[in-house]
Amino acid sequence: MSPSNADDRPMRVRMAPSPTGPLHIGTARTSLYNFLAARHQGGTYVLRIEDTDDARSTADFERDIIDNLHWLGINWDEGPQVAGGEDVGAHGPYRQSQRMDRYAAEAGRLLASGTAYRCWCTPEELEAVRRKQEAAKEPPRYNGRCLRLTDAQRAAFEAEARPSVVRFRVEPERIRFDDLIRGEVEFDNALLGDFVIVRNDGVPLYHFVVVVDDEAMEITHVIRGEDHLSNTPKHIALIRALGYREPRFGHIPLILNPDRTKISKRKSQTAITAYREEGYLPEAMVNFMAFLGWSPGTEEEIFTLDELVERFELSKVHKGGAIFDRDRLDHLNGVYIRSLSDEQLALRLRPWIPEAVGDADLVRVVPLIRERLVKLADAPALIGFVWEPDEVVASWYAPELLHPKKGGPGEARSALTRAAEVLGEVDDLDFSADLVEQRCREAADAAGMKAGNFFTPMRVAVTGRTVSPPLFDSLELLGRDRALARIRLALEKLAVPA
RNA sequence: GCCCCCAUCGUCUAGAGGCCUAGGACGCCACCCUUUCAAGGUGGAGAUCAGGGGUUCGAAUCCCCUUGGGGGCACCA
Repeated sequence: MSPSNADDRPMRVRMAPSPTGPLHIGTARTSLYNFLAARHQGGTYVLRIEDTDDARSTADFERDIIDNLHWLGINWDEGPQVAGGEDVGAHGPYRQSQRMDRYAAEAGRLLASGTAYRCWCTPEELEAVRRKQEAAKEPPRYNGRCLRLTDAQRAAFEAEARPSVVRFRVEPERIRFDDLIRGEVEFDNALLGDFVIVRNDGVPLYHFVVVVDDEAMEITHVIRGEDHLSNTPKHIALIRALGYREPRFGHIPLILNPDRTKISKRKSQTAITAYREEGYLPEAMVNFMAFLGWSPGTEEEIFTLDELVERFELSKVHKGGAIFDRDRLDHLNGVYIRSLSDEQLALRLRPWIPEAVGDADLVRVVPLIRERLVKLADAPALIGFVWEPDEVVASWYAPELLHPKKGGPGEARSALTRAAEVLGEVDDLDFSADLVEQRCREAADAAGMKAGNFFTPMRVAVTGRTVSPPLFDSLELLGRDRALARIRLALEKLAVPA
């Protein structure tokens, strides 16, 4: 076991997203853990964009990743701070597409030393070999054919300018390392084939560039998903061949679909931006993601980002994967929503509320929905009746919904008729929830109706729904005249046979 | 197929040999509060700690085996 020589260096960690899709929940969680580890120890946090796969990488995805990391509150010390923007930091460039010279030089070193070699096998030939190996129940790996080429054959291939890849020559040795989370892990590289590090079009591949960049960026701790655990022996072999310093590796557990497979777009929502659009708060997302594979070892579970930074310990990260549980996320989101002041919540709600609704009006509406909001996007459905035109609100419900429980159109009509009278008697300036409630209760009493049966038709008439914020607060918000108008519209709907 | 990793209520987890007749939270059920829905409060069901062997006076905690689950084996990252 080669002891790590990284421990005495100041901690430098990185996240290395690939802009081939929007910010993925798994990438976000790995980024969060790297961020927490770095901030907790006062280390440096680097963002590197892994865009060597030109065909699949886009500027839009890069923007989505950077924007959403910022949205979560995850900031980095080095790397592009803004999508498409300038790099910050002394170890750049931080986009792999801008580092091709370095990769070419390092591949050249490997080629020169004989630890890498050119391979002219075609994809078809490789595929045939793989199939044969599978049939023979052998591990699928490169058979080393091009390693055994004669000089004449090699010269012939080069003469005809046949495209070639660069393969790394894997030593048949046992590779051991001390994983930050899993402890000692051992692999047998004899089971590995010589893998490709540079494509036949000259583009260097992941396993190679990640090692080159981590050295160049002086990364001391590679914290990544468990799906990379079995890639690590390849990286260590490369690191040794290149004469690099070996960072420490830590493999965090995967986030899982409900069926316990690695979380995927197919079975779960994986795009952070989608959660953002649904109205989850970044605080809730962060708190939730942090606990998918880590806990402070106590029974506390509500933590801000700063508190997480303070408490986070890599040594307390779990080994087993964790299912992404929506119910729990929803609950946490509610906790954070309820912790916001009227003004703060109104500000968060702004993107979901029509511009025509003024800020002051929005703030006034917040107390009616705060306890009822699971996600910010739920707000319009809960409180839209306040600003929607009376006719629109009336169109939301069928006349039957005006009927009180165990009652029919008759009860609805008499309740609404009485309600209209009562409301009409209150001066518009005195139209407060308390006063209106008092009067309505008296009216229900006098009519010999149960309060609930009296209120149900009013609720539907005024809010357009059977489930709504508290009725009398809603009435106060609406004002006497609009409330009366809606009750009249309801009475009309009752009069027209369906 | 081969290699590697993992294993406490349905889910997220507490638990580093005696504090565990296994705790908390989400979800679920009931009741309270209540004009609806929430929120809140109280209580409840829910895990023979995957199974089997050891080690030990003592094991959810240490070791081994089995089983189960997952990940990886690309000219993707």
